[in-house]
Amino acid sequence: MLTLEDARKALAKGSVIIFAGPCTVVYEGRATSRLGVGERLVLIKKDRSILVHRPTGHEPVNWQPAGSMIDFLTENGLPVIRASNANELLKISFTAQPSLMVFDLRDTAEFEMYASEEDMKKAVLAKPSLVEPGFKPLEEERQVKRTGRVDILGLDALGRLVVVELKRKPATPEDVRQLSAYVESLNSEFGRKPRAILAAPSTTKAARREMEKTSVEFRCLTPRRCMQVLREAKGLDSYL
Amino acid sequence: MLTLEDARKALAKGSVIIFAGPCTVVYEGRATSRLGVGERLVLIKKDRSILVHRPTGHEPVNWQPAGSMIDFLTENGLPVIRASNANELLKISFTAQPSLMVFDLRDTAEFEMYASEEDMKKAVLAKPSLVEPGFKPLEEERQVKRTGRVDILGLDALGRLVVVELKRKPATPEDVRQLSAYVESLNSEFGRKPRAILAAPSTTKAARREMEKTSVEFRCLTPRRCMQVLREAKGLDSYL
DNA sequence: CGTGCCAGGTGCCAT
DNA sequence: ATGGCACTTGGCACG
Repeated sequence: MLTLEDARKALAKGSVIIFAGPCTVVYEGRATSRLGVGERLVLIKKDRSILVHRPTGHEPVNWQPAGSMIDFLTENGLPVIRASNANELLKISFTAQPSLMVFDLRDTAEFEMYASEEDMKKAVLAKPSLVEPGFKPLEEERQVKRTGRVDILGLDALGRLVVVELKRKPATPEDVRQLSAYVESLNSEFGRKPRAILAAPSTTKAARREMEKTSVEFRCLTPRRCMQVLREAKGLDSYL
Repeated sequence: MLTLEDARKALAKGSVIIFAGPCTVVYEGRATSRLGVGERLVLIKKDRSILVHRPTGHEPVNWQPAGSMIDFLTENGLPVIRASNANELLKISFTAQPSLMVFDLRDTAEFEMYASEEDMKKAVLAKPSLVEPGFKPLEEERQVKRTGRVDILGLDALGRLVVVELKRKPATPEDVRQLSAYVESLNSEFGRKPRAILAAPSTTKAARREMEKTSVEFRCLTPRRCMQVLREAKGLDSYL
């Protein structure tokens, strides 16, 4: 039978700990939450992040991010876990003796993710016609305005300034507003309105309405298509 | 030693399963990800949600939401877990025999969360002067416009229409733009511009600039203060 | 460190 | 199903 002292040692040693048992959970911080008695899993990782998982739902019901202070206490003969940082406190009180498991996990692998918005940008820079025929990106690095950044700034076939905003998901009214704000910002800077192109796999209806009001143009562009382009470009690179 | 057959039975019975061991992970779906060999915990819950946890970081490195199809396979004598739905596939391939744990968790407790934006709204409806003296909410239910919803619509002391937007976090330029869009929408509907009040604990500098341009007003209102008001109102209720 | 913004965001509730 | 939005959002990159 592992004890709280074992848990302390395991955490100090850099192991991952799991408690399994019935508990109540209280959180006070950015918000406040209460959870009555139920059987849960409590994961404590080597970076002192902590997760409370119920038997359903792929998200933890409560948590504390890495770097928390973790205290293992005993109240009325039962274990209590306090995970706190400057502004937040998570308190897990077991209502019966939980089981305790300790794991020594070694994991140094790189995590690689593809088809992000960043990948869409790379694809457009590799093949600007994805935006429209004759499109020429101006700056490879993101252009910074008074506030926020423009995904891609370029010139169209007629030499007009074009602001391109990329989205990997269906474009929302918020996306349109964001782009319009850039247009206004560039307008007051250069005294001329740039064209604005929102490149995304699709738009919501409301976004479409917002686009008509603000003369933002839509260009259908999917992350999938961008990945194809990147693969082709890469294939070419490795051939050269 | 528990086997994959035990895992299948446990899942069918509604237990929660944890695999611990070295594995590689591949995800294909909305994006694509690769993770090389490393030791991880794999949680499979009774709703067939699945989580892959590395020894650090409070978020899972890969996952699949509830309702996935979970297959336990054997490749080269080692366990493979496939979790798939209509458009997504998660494949976890162990590179050595993992340990397998099974938990029967009973958890029917209600989870209660306070200090949400919804609570701020309740507080304002209970005590409209939180917005400003003389403020009178018009609609308790959220008002639906052409698109989206207004948090609170009301009249000020002089009988002018007021749109109130509540935020539990420092207000951003996007919040201001969202509110301005409502103002425009209401303007074209009623032919007169309503006042717009953004009630939040604070604003970012850029939001402040955006507010000056669009005549959106700021009102300092914290979730904390709202919770106080709700407690007082509740106290009064229970007294009556 | 504040500010802004992407994310396989997730989840909740509306039409 | 789709849409619109809050979330203890988390995370990163950049000023």
